[in-house]
Parts: sequence; C-alpha cells; structure tokens
Amino acid sequence: MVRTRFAPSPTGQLHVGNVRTALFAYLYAKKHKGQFLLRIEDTDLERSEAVYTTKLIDDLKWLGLTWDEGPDVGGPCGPYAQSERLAIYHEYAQKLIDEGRAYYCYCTPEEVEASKQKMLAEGKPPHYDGRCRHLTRSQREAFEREGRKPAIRFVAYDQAYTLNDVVKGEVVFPQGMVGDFVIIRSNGLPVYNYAVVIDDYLMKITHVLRGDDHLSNTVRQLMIYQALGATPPVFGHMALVLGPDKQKLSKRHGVTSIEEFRRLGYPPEALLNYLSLLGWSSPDGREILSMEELVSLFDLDRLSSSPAVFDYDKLDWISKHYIIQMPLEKLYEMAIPFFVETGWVSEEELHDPAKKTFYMGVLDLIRGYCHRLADLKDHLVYFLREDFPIETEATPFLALDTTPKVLRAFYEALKNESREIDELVFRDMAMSMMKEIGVKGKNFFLPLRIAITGRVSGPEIYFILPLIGKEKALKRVQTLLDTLPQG
RNA sequence: GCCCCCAUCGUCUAGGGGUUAGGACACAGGGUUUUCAUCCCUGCAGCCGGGGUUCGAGUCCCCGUGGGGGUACCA
Repeated sequence: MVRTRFAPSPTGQLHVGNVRTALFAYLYAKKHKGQFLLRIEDTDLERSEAVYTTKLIDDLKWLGLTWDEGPDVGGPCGPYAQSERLAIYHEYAQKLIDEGRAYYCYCTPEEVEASKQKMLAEGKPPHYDGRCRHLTRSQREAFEREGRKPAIRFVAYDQAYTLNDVVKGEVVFPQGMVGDFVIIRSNGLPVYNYAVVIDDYLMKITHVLRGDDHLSNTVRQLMIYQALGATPPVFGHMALVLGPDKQKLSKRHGVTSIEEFRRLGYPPEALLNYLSLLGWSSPDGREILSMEELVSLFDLDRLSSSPAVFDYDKLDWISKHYIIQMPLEKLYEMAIPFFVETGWVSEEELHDPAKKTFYMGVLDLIRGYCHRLADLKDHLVYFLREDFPIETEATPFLALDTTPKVLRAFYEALKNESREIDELVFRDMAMSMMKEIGVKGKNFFLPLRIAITGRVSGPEIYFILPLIGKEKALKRVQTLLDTLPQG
C-alpha cells in the first residue's frame, strides 16, 4: 500500500514550490490507490505559528488536494502535528539511549560553536567532538547542578551510505560525513531530521517526495532508520523551483504564495496543472491535463532532476485556457467574489435570479480576455459604470483625423436604427457606414470600441450594445466625441 | 574548507549511442474574425567547455566551469 505525505512547517504562507511536491506526492498516492497524509512540522517554536496551520489547510483545500489522514481529519497514526507527538519522540529517544545509540549532551551551543570554529581553523571537518559521549554519572550530575539542560545526541555510524533516490539516482554519502547530531533539543523538542524519521516510520510512509534541499540530510535519517531497525521509505528528491534569475523562487520574484495566486483568481486546477509541468512531463507530451488525467498518467520515472524556472507567462496561458473552457455556471460561482470586490455590484444582486442572467452573460462575454479572475474588473467596468477609463493604447486611434467622422456616423446610425442590435444588424450598419465615410478595418472598428468600452480589445461590439442599451451607447459616443478636436 | 546535487531553444521539457534534436510558452510573420482576443499555419531559436570510450556521442566516463544545496539545539 502506497502512503505518501506532505509535511509543511507552519512558518509562513504556503509556497508554490512546496505545493508542487505536495501535488506529486498526492498524485503518486492516488495513482496507486494509496493514501496521502498531511502532517504539520511545527517543532521550530521560534518560527511556527498556529494561524499558518489553519491557513495552510484552507489553501490546500482550495487547491483541491485532499488528504486521507491529517490534523483536521485524524487517522490511525495520529496525532498529525509534531508538537503533539513529543511523548513519542522522547519514548524513542530513550530507547536509543538505552541501546547506546544516543546520549545526553550538556554542551551549550556556544561551546559547540567554539569547538567547531577551532576545527575549521585546523582544517578538520567541523563535527561535534563527542565530548559528552561517555560522561560518568557524577559528571552528569555536576552539569545538572550547574542548571544545564541536556540535549540528546545520536551516535553517528561511521560508515558510508548509498541512497537509491528515485529522481537523483544512486547517491553516495561517504564515510565520516556527519558527527554526532542532536535529535532532541535541550528544550525537549525534537529536531527535524529525527522527528521526520520517527513520524514517517510510525505513519508507515512508503514514499517520500521532497525538495532536494533535504538530500544531504538524508544520510542522518538513514542512520536513524538503521538504529530503529526499520527499512527506509523510497526517497525522491526534486530540484527546487527557481525564479527568472535562477535563484530559489522567493517573494522578490513576485507572486509565490498560494494565497496570492488565489487572490489573483487563478483557477486552482489551472495552477495545479501548471505546477505538474514543472519537473514532470506526460508520456505523450500533452500539457493541458485534468486532475483525473494527471492521476492516471503520473509516474516517478518522469520526474526531472534539474531545477525549473517558474514561468508566469505559461501559467497565464494555462489559466486563460481553463477560464475559457470552464462551464459557465462553475466559473460564475468562482467569479462572484471578484465581481463583489469591484464594489460595483453586491453579492445579493449576483444571486438575484432576475439579474443573474445579465451578469452571467457579461461574464461569458469577457472571460476570454482574462488570464485570471482579477482581470475581469477591467472589462466589467464598462458594463457597470459610465466613468470607465480610456486605456493608453487607445490614444493613437483617438488622434486619427478620421475618428470624429467615424464616431459621428456611428452616432447617427445608432440613433436611427430602430431594430434590435444583433450581429446581422450591426454588420449591416457597419457596412453602410464604411461605405459612406470611406474608413474601414481597425481605424473604423477601434474608435467604436473605444467609445463604448474605453479599450482596444474586448468582446464584439454587437454583443455589448444590447447589454448596455442604446441610450447609454449613444451617450458614450457623444461623450468621447466631445473630448476630440472636431475634424 | 569539505560533501552532495544539477546542466538540451529566452523559459518548461522530450529524447538514455546512429534523430533533419521533437513538443509547449514567449516572440515574429501569415490566415480566420472587415478590429482585439480565441483558433489555424509558418518562422525564430538549443545539446556549458575540454578531454576520453566508441566505427559513431545531447546520450556513457573523467576533468573543468557555472548554478543550487548541505555541513544547525532551522525545516
């Protein structure tokens, strides 16, 4: 039975890079009809905050990644937050001490640091010198009397390790790479490299997918598995996600947290689809893949071992694709908060059956011009407001000496047109206007579009006119005309 | 310092000894839409460098170079 996990630490906003590994772990578990677990690694007191745990769970749910066991849903291997598993870590630490695999260390961080500096200066590997490894009872009592609180150190094995990593291949850790390392801090909290092993072992995790920033540390973990007499899980270390400057993707590159992508209105399935392409490729090269397809196509052997640069343009392309393809009803639900956010329409109106048809119609018209739902606002404005802005791209067309002529003709034609405006009627009107004034193509169409919407791109005018009504349309044309020098 | 990982178009990638090195995003041009978007077609552009191994190396080996990570009582 395949069991994978996502084990974030609640020290900040959920990062896309972490979500990518979570996605792969999720896909692998689902593909093999196994379980995916969520575990909170909150043993760093300084940085962990409970609010981030709540936020994290909320963001993961928004993404649609669901877990079979976790802090909120429980499960047979709980608890699922490390801060609640302290007794377990101590129990196993005691076992290791009893077996001579670990010992109390009374050295202060300052003492350890000083010794390290000295060894570095002497050109030796800066490992802990093991001075507390064989303390006598009376030495220990002396330290205790001084008020020192001991940490627990693991006795490192002096041997080489070979890891068969599913993405990196065979990785050899030479003998003597690590010295005795702390597994329980003097404050009683476990250190990552220890807790992760105890948890993965007890939670029966079979496959560990994570960032390759953990690769070097794996040797410590292998030692602990060995001391436990346990078989390590299969490891897969993914290269990190980078920014355009090839540095680890961070806030200074722009949007990186799920929170932000969410606020911008990227459909979650689009974001996951994009993320799946970062370090993985489908066997047939297709790139637009639904969650179901991802689950069935995913496999570890197609994971890439080199770092990937996050391409915001490609994300936008995928996102737009999803926005266009999505069933209108579903998109509407998703878009409501973005409509409300503009302040131009209330949630009640959006749910009002009498008005819903209108708003849904508008959404359907403008969805094709948006990369994310936050972009809807730019097109929504000319349906809901008369004070919409004229975008700068419009300037050259307003400066054309044919523009006033075009607008006047449009005004007249519109005023005199008694029929309901639809595609045919509009084409009819346009045809005769173009003939009459001798202007065609974009020099004809764009001024009309600018007058009605303030923009040089957007839905067909003949779709917009019936929605805003003739009266407003006439007024908009006149308003723009008034700002132009008469030619 | 020591150790580990990585290296194909600008970007994501396919390709694992014999390929005109394939696809996607972006970009450029064309077609459709009398405009923009969508859609379709075309183009641009790549195997980090040097040595091996081999009849033959993006592909295997070694050495550089560059980038990343670790060497924590961070994760």
